[in-house]
Amino acid sequence: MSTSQGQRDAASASADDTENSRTPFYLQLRDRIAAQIATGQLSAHSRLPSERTLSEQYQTTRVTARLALGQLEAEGKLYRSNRRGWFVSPERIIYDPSLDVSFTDYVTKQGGVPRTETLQSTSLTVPAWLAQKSGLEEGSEIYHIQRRRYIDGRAILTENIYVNPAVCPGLLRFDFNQSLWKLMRHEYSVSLSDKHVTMYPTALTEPQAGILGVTPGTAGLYVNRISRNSEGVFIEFDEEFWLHDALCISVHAKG
Amino acid sequence: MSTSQGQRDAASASADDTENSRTPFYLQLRDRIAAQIATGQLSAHSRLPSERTLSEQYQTTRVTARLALGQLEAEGKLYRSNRRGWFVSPERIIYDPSLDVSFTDYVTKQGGVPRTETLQSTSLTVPAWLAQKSGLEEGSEIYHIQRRRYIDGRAILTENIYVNPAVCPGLLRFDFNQSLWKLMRHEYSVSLSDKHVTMYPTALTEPQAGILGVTPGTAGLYVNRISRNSEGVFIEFDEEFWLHDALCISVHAKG
DNA sequence: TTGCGGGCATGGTATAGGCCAGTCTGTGAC
DNA sequence: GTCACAGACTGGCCTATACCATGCCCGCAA
Repeated sequence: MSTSQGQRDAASASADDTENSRTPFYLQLRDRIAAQIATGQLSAHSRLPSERTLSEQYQTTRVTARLALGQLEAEGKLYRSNRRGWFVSPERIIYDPSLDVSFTDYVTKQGGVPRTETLQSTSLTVPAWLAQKSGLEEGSEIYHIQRRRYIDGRAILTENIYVNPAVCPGLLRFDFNQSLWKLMRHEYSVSLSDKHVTMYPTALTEPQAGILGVTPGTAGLYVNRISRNSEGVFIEFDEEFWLHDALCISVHAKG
Repeated sequence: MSTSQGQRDAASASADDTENSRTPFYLQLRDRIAAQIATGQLSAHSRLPSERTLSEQYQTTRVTARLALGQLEAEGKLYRSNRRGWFVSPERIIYDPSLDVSFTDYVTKQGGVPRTETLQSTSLTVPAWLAQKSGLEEGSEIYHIQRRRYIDGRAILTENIYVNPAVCPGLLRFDFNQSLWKLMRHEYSVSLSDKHVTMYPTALTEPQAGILGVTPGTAGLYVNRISRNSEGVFIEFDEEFWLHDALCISVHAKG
């Protein structure tokens, strides 16, 4: 490993940056891998060579190779599966939180294969933080549903849903591996008329990182939604943890 | 550096995780620093000890210390300023893209000090990608404004704005270090009635990373907005690159 | 055919250094 | 007083290496 930085720059001079040839090697490496993705040499969900192989191939160390891979992960071009390897991210799912279209419909229409898994569905008592958000009385009953959702076999989102039992009595008897909104509409004639959506980018930590099978610190998007009916009655609080590379939010506002 | 992993776990046993005491040290370190932020020992915009100091203080190496700092950065709790150090992130600015409230008003109302800097304001010809998005003819004239915006002296966003000169002739004569919407409303009586907002989390790369003075790969949020008037005439295309820890999007949808 | 077990490859975590480039501060010349 | 410069200090980038935990596959046994 006596190769100098200068030689490396020279070696990749063809596809170099416009000015300032003093680009760090890990960014050069990032660009080379990115090019392979862009040209389709590496297609969605295909696996990259191992970190050890890459670092040997590009004459560098694993640490530096991981830096480059980490960049591409941050850009949403690669993802990793715990101790299995690095993979090419598929296209982001375009998602409009203002519409009442189900996850399943979104994904299917955009060419993906969706799957939903119910991790928990229990009845519990309203904790303080939820009482504050919902207006329900602390200690009263609430339904809690925890789900995990997949696209093309990759877990990309986990959510906690808290439903007011007053508007959906006996809800827990149903199967939640489908659209909850459709269920609520058809079985309970519930219509959401007032939705407050809040979201921000952050890292996924435990327990969500574990649920999605990613390392803690993986970039994510936190989304929550408080829904009420036209009389202002609290219906549900939904809290979603997305992998950051999985979605693209698109909102059309007329007015 | 002969301290074993086990001793470290023991040392931090008081504030340890509930089960599974085999928490990696960089996560333990993350939690200790996070605790100092939560308790207010470290307040917004205050600087942390240097990486070398931290690694010595916690008996570890710079690499591991940087891992912990990187986690907190990903969570939006810390930010760094190029070669100056690590700082505590302030509260996120709550931002509703569906409202016509100016950046300045948002920030001020939430207790921050906003500042806007115009980097460029030129007239150029419509490139192909913009022609497609806007419906304007490729090669026709378009105004381009590039700005950088600060909160409390920290650059947190850079944007490219492309304005249709047909609806705002002579726009470039104005000062853009203020609200562009107010300008358009007051000087040109332009009203935006149709906005299409798209956003997704991604890493900031060059040139945006350079403009904001962060290292490439820093987590960001990409937002763009296409605005038209009530007749469907293209008014502006706005493209924003935010630091990911700077904002929290909040949308209220009634209907 | 099915189930289990062991070994190998993988990423995950960590050490111990090194050089470089930008930031800031203090000092001295003017 | 102010300006320029030197040097200390900071994070940015990189090498080289090690051990660990887990996923996976393959072979063997039931």
